[in-house]
Amino acid sequence: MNLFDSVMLERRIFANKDVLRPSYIPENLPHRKQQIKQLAEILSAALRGETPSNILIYGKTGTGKTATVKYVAKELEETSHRIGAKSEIVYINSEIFDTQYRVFAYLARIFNRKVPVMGWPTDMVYEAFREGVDRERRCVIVVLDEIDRLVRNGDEVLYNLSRINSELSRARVSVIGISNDLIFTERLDPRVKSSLGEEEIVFPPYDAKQLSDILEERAAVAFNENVLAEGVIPLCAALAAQEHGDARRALDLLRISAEIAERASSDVVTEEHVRMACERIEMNKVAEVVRTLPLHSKIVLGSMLFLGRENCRKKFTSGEIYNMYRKMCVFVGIEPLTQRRVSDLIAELDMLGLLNATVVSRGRYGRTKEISLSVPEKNLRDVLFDHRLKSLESFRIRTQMTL
DNA sequence: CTTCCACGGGAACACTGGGGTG
DNA sequence: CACCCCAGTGTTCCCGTGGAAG
Repeated sequence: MNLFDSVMLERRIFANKDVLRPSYIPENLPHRKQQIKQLAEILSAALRGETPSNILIYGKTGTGKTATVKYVAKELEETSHRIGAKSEIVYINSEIFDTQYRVFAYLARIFNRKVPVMGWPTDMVYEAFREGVDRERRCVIVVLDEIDRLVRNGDEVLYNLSRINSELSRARVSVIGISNDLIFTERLDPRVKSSLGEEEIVFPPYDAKQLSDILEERAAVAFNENVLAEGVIPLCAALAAQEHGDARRALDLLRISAEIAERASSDVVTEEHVRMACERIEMNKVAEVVRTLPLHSKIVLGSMLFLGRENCRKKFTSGEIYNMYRKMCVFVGIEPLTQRRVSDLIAELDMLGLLNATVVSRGRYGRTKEISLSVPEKNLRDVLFDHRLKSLESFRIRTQMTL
């Protein structure tokens, strides 16, 4: 077969793969009419020269929050450009700009102020931004995506942002916060909370039927005709609906199923391919998370593996894990962390869904955490022992010899 | 009622990479 | 140039606390 024959084969299934990617923002957002309308109504104030209310948007991952906001933002900017109103939308992903300093530095840079990546006191950065926006009469809408990330180390950013209007003479700033955590406002100062949540919009999870609609729409563009077997879309929708109605998940499933079919040189995507895709996504997710784990977290996970191997048990107490962790650290010549710190690492691993930890009180024998692995062992092994931990693979034999 | 172990909040500290000032 | 200031991150230290077995 010619080198390019295999490439040409791809065309048999995909017509345009990009529309299945998470970054793609469709022109039409099924089942989000109401949210779009609500958002547009609030923001339309900007076109009338008023300051739109601050908005909080809630919804789980893959419920279309970001897509909706970006879509409405685009429309708004176009309209305001057409009628000569000055409104700008700044989109900030708080996962990347996750501190007060970084948010204001980014904002200041948008408004043509030079601010170093670090080094300045924050009030100077804030001042640079304030001065930058206030240069001209305009309405600036700051979108803070994943806003809950910002609140983890204090709510000062939000406080400063919400009171900035009182220090502006020409410009006006309003904030749209996007959160997938429904209760994150509880950590906020009441004043910030009420100012930020003047309007609230909720994005409910999609059900299987709605996910099907979304998939159908994209599939019509993404695939050539008749490449999807009958039950493929309903199955992707159903699987994703089980996971809190995550549309991104559904689209990933569909795309990867098709990629698998393609690689198997199949002309059609079948339900079997979807099942394989489902498994692969799960494995990749775990592998990716584990690979990027900090060194000590890896050792903690590793200690679970070794404990499990030596004891034929699933659950271990934090004490057992810490002891094993220490031994392993000594073995590879790394200074062990304190128990307190390791307990935080365990909590993080729990959050990531790699471990399952529950606090139990064992009466006379004190309080502890019972911890078990919550992913298959085989998904961990290959990826856990990176170059620094290679030597640990012979760890088990040594311990048995010393016992 | 005591006793025990580790949980987990909070303060303090060390360190990094960058500022501005004299 | 030396020196101190600043935000941010990761860590240690200290300690009050929960709650069932004994």
